[in-house]
Amino acid sequence: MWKEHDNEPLDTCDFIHVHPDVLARVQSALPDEDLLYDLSDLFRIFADSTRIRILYVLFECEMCVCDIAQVLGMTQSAISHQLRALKSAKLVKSRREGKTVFYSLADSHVHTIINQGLEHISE
Amino acid sequence: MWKEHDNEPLDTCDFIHVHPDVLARVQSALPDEDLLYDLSDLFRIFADSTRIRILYVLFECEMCVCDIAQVLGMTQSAISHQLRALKSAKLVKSRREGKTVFYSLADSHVHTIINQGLEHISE
DNA sequence: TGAATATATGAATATATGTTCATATGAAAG
DNA sequence: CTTTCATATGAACATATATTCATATATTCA
Repeated sequence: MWKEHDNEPLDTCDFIHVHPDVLARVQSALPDEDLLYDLSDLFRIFADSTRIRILYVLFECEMCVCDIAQVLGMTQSAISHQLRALKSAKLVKSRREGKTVFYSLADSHVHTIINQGLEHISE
Repeated sequence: MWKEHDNEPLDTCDFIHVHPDVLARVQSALPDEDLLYDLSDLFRIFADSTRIRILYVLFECEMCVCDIAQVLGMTQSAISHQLRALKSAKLVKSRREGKTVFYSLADSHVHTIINQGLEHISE
């Protein structure tokens, strides 16, 4: 199975090794582009140690922005920005009580995802 | 519980709301800094749609670099760079056969992590 | 040995991202 | 209404990163 135009300077090899049916199966197994971007966007939220620390804090109890900032030794602004990212990814939810806003975990996938990550790096 | 020096221009609030014992519990629950960086480094690997597509391809069968490049419509170089990242994170392994290098999944955590991600975004 | 092929890699560039700083918004108290 | 406190947000800056391009390495075959 040759390339159609083997004179063009394409940065790939000349053969395809896999059988055509395997290739078809692989291509049909690929999710839509939109889903792929949603997935990578979600994992990008976990790709920052500050956000992971926030999630670990919220594993223990719901907490307001300023307490999270104090516990983690960071500014209120930095934490607020990251909480915004976590909330837009629907990983945390918020609840207002007067001037204070309390954040907590939105669902249980966070635990599973982080635990699987932990298992992987402890090998 | 006031700040020790309330005249300094710190970007946090004046009170800590949580009880001291809760605060102690939260702080002791926080993993070491090294572990946090390892975790976020791992998830950063999943934070790119090209790498996720590569993983989806390898869910189906082991494959050489140039076939992956053809299937995904990308250059050999781009795929090789990303495979390097996936391999250094121990998410894929490689096997040489002559001039060809075949890549495959290294363990099963990849499946669990991606599936949990999928579950989360499909809600 | 030398040519051909598959893969790896270093440098460069364009883009994305986390924190800081200044400031805005929102709520309670005086 | 004004002040105060907690939170949110926009702009700026420094750093990280994905792809491209050129080239190096590794293996096979003549």
